[in-house]
Amino acid sequence: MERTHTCGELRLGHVGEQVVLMGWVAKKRDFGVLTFIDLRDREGVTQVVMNEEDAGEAHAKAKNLRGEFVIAVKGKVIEREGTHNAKLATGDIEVHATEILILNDAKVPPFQLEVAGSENLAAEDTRLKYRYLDLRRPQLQHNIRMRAKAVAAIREYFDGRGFIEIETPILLKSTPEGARDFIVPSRIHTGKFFALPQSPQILKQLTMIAGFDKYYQIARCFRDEDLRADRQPEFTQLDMEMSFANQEMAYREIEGMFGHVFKLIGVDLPAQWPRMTYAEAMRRYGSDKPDLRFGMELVELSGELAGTDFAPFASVLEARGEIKCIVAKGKSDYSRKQLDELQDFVKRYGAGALAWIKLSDETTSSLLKALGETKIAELASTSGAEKGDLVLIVAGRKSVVRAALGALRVEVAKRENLIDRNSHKPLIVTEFPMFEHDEETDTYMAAHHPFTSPMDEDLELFKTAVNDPSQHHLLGKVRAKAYDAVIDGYECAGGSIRIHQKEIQDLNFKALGMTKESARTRFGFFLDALEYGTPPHGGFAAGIERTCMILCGTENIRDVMAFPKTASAQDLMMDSPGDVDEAQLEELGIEVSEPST
RNA sequence: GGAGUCGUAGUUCAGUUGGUUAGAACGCCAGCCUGUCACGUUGGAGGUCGCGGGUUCGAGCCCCGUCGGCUCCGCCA
Repeated sequence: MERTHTCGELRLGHVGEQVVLMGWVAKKRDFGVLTFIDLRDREGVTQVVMNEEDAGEAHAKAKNLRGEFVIAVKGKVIEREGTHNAKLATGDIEVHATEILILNDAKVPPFQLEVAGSENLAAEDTRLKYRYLDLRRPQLQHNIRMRAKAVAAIREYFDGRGFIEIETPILLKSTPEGARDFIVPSRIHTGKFFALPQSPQILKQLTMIAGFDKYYQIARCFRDEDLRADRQPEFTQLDMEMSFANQEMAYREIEGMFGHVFKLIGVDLPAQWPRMTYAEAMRRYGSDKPDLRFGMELVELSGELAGTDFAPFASVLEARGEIKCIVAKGKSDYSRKQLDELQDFVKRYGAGALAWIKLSDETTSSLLKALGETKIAELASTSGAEKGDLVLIVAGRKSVVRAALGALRVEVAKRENLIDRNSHKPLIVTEFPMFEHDEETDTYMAAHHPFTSPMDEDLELFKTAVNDPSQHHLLGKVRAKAYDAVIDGYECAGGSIRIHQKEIQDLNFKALGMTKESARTRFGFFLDALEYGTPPHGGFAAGIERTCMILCGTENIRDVMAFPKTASAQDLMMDSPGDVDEAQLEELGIEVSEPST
């Protein structure tokens, strides 16, 4: 028996045809002499009817069917009379079975795949243990197929523009800055290790040096860091690079690629996205990946409070911190409890407190006693708040205020449903800083990665900062030719124009505190390569999962991965990571001992 | 490394102030039912209250520890 149609295919036009469907028993409704089966495959659900009168054998077999049995059904397509089901795409018809073949039976599933009329899915650990069952859910089927379409669209886009898909090795060499590496022992070279790629960064640059001009790859990447709702230890990125490129050319490819991909969900992203410098994004939104689907921008109050004798604010301003606020429109009715919750929220980001002003019938504020009515009114006015609004204020170090208010802005928007889920707002953030300052060690680290080119305008500044030890702090002011693509508050892609001159690359390693020797040990092959005619080049990498999360309207990366890991980086289905045989370890010359904290 | 939160039947949950035999719905099993599509109906089975310890006459409930899920901070060049 061969399948003739899928379970999502049959319509009124098929009425009268003999068909064979194959799939899973989603539901059985037994009326004694009459039995209904909802037969499910990846394309949909079709109702199958077994009537004892005219199909005794099939009806008798249906008696033994249980949920998730795999069956083949042969029968005739019949129009439903007066019992059309508008909820089913195939609801105009049903198949009257004449023959049923049980292809396989199934144990009772450990959880109900989907409880109708409810969002109450089984606990996620249970579903992860039986991921192959959870994946039968239509929503996950849809997400995984959307992901396949997105990847296909990306290939279509880059193939069409003359990019060459090149695979790079998974077994690489550890380069200890950046994220922790996953390492793989070498049997042939006892005591030596490969590392899995955190990204194919250097290799794609080498494809430029090798003259391929335009490269792309759907690349699996590995980072041994803690997980988040949007982060897994292994993930996939679209990795691309092109020679003779400047930032604008890279932006065009970002816009073109995402524009092509978002057509999958019927969304037309603008041909040219808005641009915003990193500095402006941080100032206005407290984030380098602002969600532009709502306003609530940060407002500076430091000027208004200069010279205040309220000690907490005075000490912040003296330490060159800042005082900023956001305005929650129409939320002057927030309760003490709600404000306490928000205060707990900002404290996670290091904020000492959350001050507030409520502009209801009368103005109240947590700062009333400290600042007085007049000052409160002035602050409210500066913030742009109107009657009925709530002003939320954070004071502290600049980095803390931005992180806290930037996150609070998103939190309030979520709580108050200010985000239009059907709109998508892309943005290109430009002019990222070249370095990040580590306050503990007083060192500078690459903000993007150590191959990122400084901006031409900041080249002299860069040289001065590196070569003159007394001017080292100026590194914090150097801007890079680095950029991110942000959609709806997610960093969907990031990239840069790279350094193609060895002297600049040497300077950069020096800026990062690397000696010539250590730079050679790690990147010697790359430094060599730079000297053999490296074209100017640049590109970006786009997160496949994050992009798919937006396409699928989910906030969890596990919803767009077939076999994800838990927050503690385990696979509950195959129970990995696991032990290996003593013999395997011995062959590799590896002994396992307790890690020293 | 840290914080929050959750853990009770196969699943989702309820469980009062610490008090008799731990409940409901769905699912499962058996029967009845010719038009259901969240079928209906009758009956039934099903529990190490995550695990370990403590307090108590008595613990699902209180305390300590521990394990696991989720989320966040740190981390993620």
